[in-house]
Amino acid sequence: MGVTKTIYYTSEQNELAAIAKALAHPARIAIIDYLLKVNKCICKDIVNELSLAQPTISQHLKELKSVGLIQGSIEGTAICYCINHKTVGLLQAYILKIATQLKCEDTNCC
Amino acid sequence: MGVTKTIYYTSEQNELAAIAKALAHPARIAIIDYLLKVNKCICKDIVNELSLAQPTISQHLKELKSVGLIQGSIEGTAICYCINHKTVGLLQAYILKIATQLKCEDTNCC
DNA sequence: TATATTTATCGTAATATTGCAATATAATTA
DNA sequence: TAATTATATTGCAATATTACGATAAATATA
Repeated sequence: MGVTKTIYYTSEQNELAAIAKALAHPARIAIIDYLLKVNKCICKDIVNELSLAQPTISQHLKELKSVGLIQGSIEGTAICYCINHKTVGLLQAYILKIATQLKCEDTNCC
Repeated sequence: MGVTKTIYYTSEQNELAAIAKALAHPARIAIIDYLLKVNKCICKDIVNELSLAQPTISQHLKELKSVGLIQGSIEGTAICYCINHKTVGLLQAYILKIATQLKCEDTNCC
């Protein structure tokens, strides 16, 4: 008990849930927002921007990276992070699918 | 420790994280997928569709409802659920904002 | 009114998440 | 090579999530 039964769902459902989970924290939304603003930055910049300790930011970046929402490349002692448009596109396609398939335009459809 | 510091983020960031959190489970994605297919249904239908107990489905529906992704109305002894297009629109707008603001089209931007 | 039907709530066990201090790692610079 | 800089990892405490049996609540039906 307490364990998500991933085997019961499709791989697409599991993947989308994983991407949503990566965005399911205001700090990680704030990181995405900041990356959108500055295009690319290093971990230290985010530590300066948000009110969280360096290990906490590092952990959040790891989670965003693990689902492919961001990517990082080594630049000297630092690591440069940016948003991965491919994963954003995947998410966008799903939300668009929901929006277009919605037959009920009423606020009270049932 | 262990508590999300919501005060440090904007209300928009907190709201988006809450909507993402509601989608951060394959069972809830599966519920949305099912609702998309059948347009509207009752809790019992989802219990028959997914491999989860009734209290578990009820809990998942509660979470989707709490962020406004779905809505329910009483129909006799049952409750009819459907997707709320307003909240979907809110999410769509955010993803679209990310997609359009993305300056880096390369797979390796940094 | 008793029974059936449908959903919600409560309580609880197992597991996951969050945040950070301490520390490790890895590349650069003096 | 020693010190510096930037990030990752480890370990831990506090809290949250997930799942379900038992049960409550609310409406419909016989």
